[in-house]
Parts: sequence; structure tokens; C-alpha cells
Amino acid sequence: MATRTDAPTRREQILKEAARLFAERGFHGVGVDEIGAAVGISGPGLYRHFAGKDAMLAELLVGISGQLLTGAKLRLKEAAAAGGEDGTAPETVLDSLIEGHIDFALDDRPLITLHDRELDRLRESDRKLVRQLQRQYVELWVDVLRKVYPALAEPAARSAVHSVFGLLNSTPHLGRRGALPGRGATAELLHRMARGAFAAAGSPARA
Amino acid sequence: MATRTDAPTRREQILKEAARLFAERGFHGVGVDEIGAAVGISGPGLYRHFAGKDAMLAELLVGISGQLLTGAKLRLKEAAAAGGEDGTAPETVLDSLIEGHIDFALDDRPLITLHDRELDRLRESDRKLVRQLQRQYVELWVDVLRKVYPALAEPAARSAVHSVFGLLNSTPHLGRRGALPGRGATAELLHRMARGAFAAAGSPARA
DNA sequence: CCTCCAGGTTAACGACCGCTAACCTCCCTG
DNA sequence: CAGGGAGGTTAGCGGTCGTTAACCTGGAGG
Repeated sequence: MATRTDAPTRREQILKEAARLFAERGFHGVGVDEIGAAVGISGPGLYRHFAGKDAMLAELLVGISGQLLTGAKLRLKEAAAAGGEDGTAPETVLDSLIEGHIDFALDDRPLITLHDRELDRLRESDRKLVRQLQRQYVELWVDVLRKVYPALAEPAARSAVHSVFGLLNSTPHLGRRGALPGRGATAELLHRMARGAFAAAGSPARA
Repeated sequence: MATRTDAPTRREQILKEAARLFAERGFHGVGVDEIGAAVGISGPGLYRHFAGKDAMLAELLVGISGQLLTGAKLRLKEAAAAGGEDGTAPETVLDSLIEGHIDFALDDRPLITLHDRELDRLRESDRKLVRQLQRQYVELWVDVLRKVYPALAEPAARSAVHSVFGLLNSTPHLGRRGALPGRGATAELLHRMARGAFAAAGSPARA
């Protein structure tokens, strides 16, 4: 995950601004002129970089899903490598997944917003691809979760994962009104709550 | 909360279908002709019932926020009445709030979707009203939550509430792919997870 | 039976928006 | 220094969409 140090390309500028605008006002609520203006060029100049407005959204959504998935796979691999004989404790792997998702949710709020909001605006093929990536990501979480809580049935585990995604992806609703002290505290709170939610899902016993 | 038995008025039909369509394809992604077609009339016939497309969205969003808030207030009042001298246990009140929110999230998924997705499409005045109702609703939860977990600071409590809303509002993402057995089981799972998340937020102690 | 209005209809206008066409400049390279 | 491509520009076309206008109709009320 070598942190980029070189200047962002024009394409990347456009994608970033488009993501922000799409998240703020919705895909159909933003015109190409606005996107162009946000990067200092105007209107149809965008077509030197993208085939069309749809292509920008597609690249954003595929990028998000892919990034989440490959990040998670990487973390699994690291855990397997560091764990020696019989792998790392499942709890540790789950924590790693949660941490990765939180980092993404806090660093790229517009993308997180787009991720579950504008999927249906894609052409059939792109939508299928994104959904497939999303499904893989979910299944990966489900597997780890069921190692931590073996009593959890698969459908319930899948629901639990989706619900925790909802919890972690709530970050866009937090800011705005002088919410939490800092990023670290927010991340830690979210992490604790996710673990708490999973624990409650995994052990039906309650007074 | 006397359950309606009489037939829905045309206005209500329109609102219901509009909510579904807006949730599926976004406010700007749906045309008035489509909304009309969904209730058997076509296009501009809608203007006999609403001043415009914006008015439908406004009525939907104000209705949602209002319904959530008044429902919650009612539950608080019931709890106070049933609790005798020093009120019901805060835990019970919190459970009641959670239950109410889950009922709404499961029964009116399209509305839940709209609720945090299309707020910015409203005119200034309507948006302010909706935000005010939402804020009251949140503050009501925060108050109850901090009675259950007095160690929880107010900003953290507010964040926790928003996050649990994210968790509970994840219901639209559940269905579709043969998820959970039934509504009852889903509701119970969500409830346990919400309590677990709150508990984890309220007591920072962890091994 | 006449009236009238609630609740429709179709036609059409005006605005907006995505996209293309045609043209203009640097700047890099042989 | 010729030239050519990368990356802009503005003008404008074609389609869509929200909204209005003008007209129609069935049924309730005097």
C-alpha cells in the first residue's frame, strides 16, 4: 500500500470531484458542466478523459468494490502468514477486517455514500461486476465471522455482516455538526460497536 | 395507533408508489409519467393531487420524520405512565425505541431509504423542518441512551445513535437474495445487535 | 334535466442536459 | 522548424422532463 507521493493525474482529479458531487446531489442531480467546473475545465472537456458521465460512475463504483475486496484479501493473507502453523486467531482477523473497512469509510466518505446509493444507474454489465465484487467481499466477512462465532447460521451471519456495514458506513452522517473529538476516537468507537454488534448476533443468550 | 381499515385514498396510493420509485431509482431518476402509470393514471393527472414532483418528496420526507418522532414520543409517554413513581427502567425504554424503529424499517423500507438519501432535493424550508424533526428524534434517543450508560459522553452518544440508525436502516440491503427466515427472526437479530453495539459503546472496557 | 366539479385526458412549451462537431493552441519530437 | 497529438474551447443538436393549457366526462345535487 505504498502511499502516493506524485501529483494526481487529471483523470484522478475528475473522479474525485465527481465522487463528491455525486454523493452530494446524486448522479442525476449533477451536470457534466458542474463536474468540469470543479476541476477548472468546462463542460465537454471531460470527454477527452472519459467516454461519458456513465463511465465515470462505473469506474468509481468498480474501483470502490475492487479496492475493498483486494484490501480485505490482503489482510487475510497477512494474517495467514503471520499466524504460523494454524493461522491467526479468527478474532484478530475480524478486527483487521473491521479496521480496514473503517479506514475506508472515514477516508473516502463520498465513495462510501455512492457505494450503496447509485449502483442501479450502471449499465447491466458493470452492475453485475460490482455486485459480484460486493458479494465476494461479504462472503469473505461471513467466513471469518462464522469462525469466531460457530453457532451463527449462515443466513444470520450474512444479515449481521450487512447490518454492521450499515453501522460502519454511517460515517457520512456523523460529521457536519461538531460531532466527535477526532478521527482516532471515532474509529475506536465504531470498532467497539461493530464488535459488540457481532458478539450480540453470535450469542443469542441474554437475560 | 388504530390500524387503518378503509381504502387508501388516491393521494396515498400516489405517495406510496412515488416512495417506492424514488427509493429504487432516485428522485431525479423517476419521471412523473412513471409515477402516474404506477397508479393507473398517466402523467399530468398527478397535478390534480400535488402541486408538483417536489411536493410529493417533501410530503414523504416530512411524513417519515414526523412519524418516527411522534412514535418515539408516544413510547416515552407510555413508559412514563407504566413506570409508576420513578419511571420505567431506562433499558426498557431503550428497547421500546429500538423496537419501534425496527418495525418502521421493516415495514416501510422505501421510506427508510428515502429518509437519508434525498433530503437535499428539498426546498430550504422543508429541509429545515425535516432536519429539525430528525434532530429531535436523535436527541430523544441520546437522552435515553445516556440514562442507560451514564459514562457515555454526549458527543459519543450521538455518534453511537447515528451508527445504530445505520445498522437498523440496513434492512433494504437484506432482502433480495433469500436472506433470513422470517420477519420475526430478522427483527430479533437487529434488536440484539443494536443492544450489543450500544453496550460496547457505553463500556470502553475490553480485553 | 341542468349544472358543476372532481378527476381525468392529450398536446405542447420551455428548460435543461448529455454529447458531438468544429476549431484552436501549446508542447514535444524527429 | 514542421507537424501532430493531447487537451482544451464554444456552438449547437436532440431528447427528456416538469409543468401548463385546453378539453372531456361521469356522477352527485338542486
